[in-house]
Amino acid sequence: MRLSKYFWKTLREISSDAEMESHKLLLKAGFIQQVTSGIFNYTPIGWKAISKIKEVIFQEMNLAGAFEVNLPVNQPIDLWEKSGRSKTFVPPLASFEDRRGNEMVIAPTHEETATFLAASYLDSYRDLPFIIYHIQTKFRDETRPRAGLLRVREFEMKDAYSFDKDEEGLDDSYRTMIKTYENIFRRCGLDVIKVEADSGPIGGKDSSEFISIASSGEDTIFSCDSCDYAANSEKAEFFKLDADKLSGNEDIKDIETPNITTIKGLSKFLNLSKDKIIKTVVYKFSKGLISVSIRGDLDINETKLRNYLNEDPKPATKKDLENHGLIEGYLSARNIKISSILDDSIDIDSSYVTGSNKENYHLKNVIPKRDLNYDEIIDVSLAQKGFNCIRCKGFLNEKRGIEVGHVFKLGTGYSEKLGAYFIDQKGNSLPSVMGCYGIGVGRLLAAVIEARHDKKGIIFPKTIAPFQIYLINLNNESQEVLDKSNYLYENLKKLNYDVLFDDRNETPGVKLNDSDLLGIPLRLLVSKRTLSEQSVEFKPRDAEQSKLISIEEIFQEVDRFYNSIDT
RNA sequence: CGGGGCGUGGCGCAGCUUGGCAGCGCGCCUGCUUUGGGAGCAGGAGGUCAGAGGUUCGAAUCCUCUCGCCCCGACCA
Repeated sequence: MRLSKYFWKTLREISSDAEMESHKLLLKAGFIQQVTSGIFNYTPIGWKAISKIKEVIFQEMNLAGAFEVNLPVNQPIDLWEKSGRSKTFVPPLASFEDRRGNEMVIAPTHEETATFLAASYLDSYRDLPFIIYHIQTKFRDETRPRAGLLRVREFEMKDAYSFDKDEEGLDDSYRTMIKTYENIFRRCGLDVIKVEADSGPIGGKDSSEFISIASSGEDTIFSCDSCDYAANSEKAEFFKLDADKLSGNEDIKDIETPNITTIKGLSKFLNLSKDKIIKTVVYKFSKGLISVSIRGDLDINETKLRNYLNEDPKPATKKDLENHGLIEGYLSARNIKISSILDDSIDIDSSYVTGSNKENYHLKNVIPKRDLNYDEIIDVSLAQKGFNCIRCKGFLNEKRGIEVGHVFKLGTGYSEKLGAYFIDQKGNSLPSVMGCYGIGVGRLLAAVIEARHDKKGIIFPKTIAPFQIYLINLNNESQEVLDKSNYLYENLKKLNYDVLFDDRNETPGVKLNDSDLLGIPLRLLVSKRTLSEQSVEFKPRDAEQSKLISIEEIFQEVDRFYNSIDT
């Protein structure tokens, strides 16, 4: 491509609205233009980068034996009513009425249509297993789009759906997709770690996220320093140390604690470490109030609580508490009429300080097993860095990252609701067992740039760079430079290299800066200076120094560069 | 949805406090010069100051409402 004829300009200045490096670089390098909040135009070069990523995804998915399909953007709401997600999907579905008066949904994801397609195909166990996938535009009306391409409302997403006859089959498909994902991300030049994750509104049991580590990322993950356990903060479990707990069987006593309503304050007032105190928080949900008690040094993980309750817990208001005779700041699970959960950090045989449900008093010598009401003991605590790994007791490190892929074991929920049944060997009709696997393509591009850039610009890996070679003719007034750079351009094209030839009538500074900004892996430069030595300057984007290669050898040298396996 | 910020030629911004000719840089057009790290000189085009209403002799500037965008939080792939 001759740059003088191409639809591409870089920007000297970008809006101060952009804060993330990937966002700034995508704008500055002329890849995207914002149309409205969370919705972007892609320029030819920006879309070309997206296409390269898609190409990697297609190759790896096909290699894994998955079949490409296309599922529609516009879908009848009926399918969503069947799956039960028409009202529960968050963010809410965007919809419109067609001219027949039917309500149509602009699809935020494609479980419903994928299952619908599978249901029409699926008759027998002989039809299983299979994986179908597509790359399609999805629309999600996020409350707060942000950070350029990282959190948007309309985006390209690769979605795959696996169908198996049983759990073991699903395990195989799930493993295959994980392997495929690892290949995709590696080929895109990203280091990702796989973490255990919460499945959120998609539903299902096992779920893993693929996280590209970046300090600017919006997800917090914990990984063990001595084994391979890793999980995001919503899901992370940890080993709860209970060293030197207080034992005893003394009677409960009131302690006067005027105006002391926080664990921190109480710990200081009594000169007692926080883990000897039980913290109680009351939440409101549809069936009523629920009290959650946890060791005072820990915090409640509301995602774990939501998964247990199957709905979003909301903190109870002061009024809710008063209606049940409870007092903010002095809550306790003793003698309460509402449901009660204990976090498993609490040792029910040990002695603790708790609230008293009376103003200005706490209780000591509280032995939960003897003195507290509780219905269930579960894990509802939030991990923190330095806590001990649930598997090996090593230490958990905290990192930030960008979620680039998410895989779920869905089970039979969708296949039951949408009728994706098959007949097994014994003649029974059974729902197929599903998994689903997503990659945000635009987000992946942003994550690659976030991970691979320097002060001057992007550093693309060879696999997904929008062009392979950035060729510059540095001195436009020299006929010899023009001739030789044209010669290189034509011959590189014949060798099937995708060359961006910067033949613009611009000054050297402009051309060099644009080539660094764009970050094509290899730059070739022809100038009066290089031609005085019958050579061409050869510079990989990530190399410190350029080198001069003679014109006879330049094609071999380029082949050598592109045949090396690294990205 | 709560808190904060912003909206002025194509892009980036100043001007607004204290009302009085619509400014700057970049880009763009023409000409000459220049050519290894975002060139120089000269000339030129381009603006309903987000929108509506109000106050005033006079509003980019003050008041009211509306719309849009960004950041933090909540929520979320």
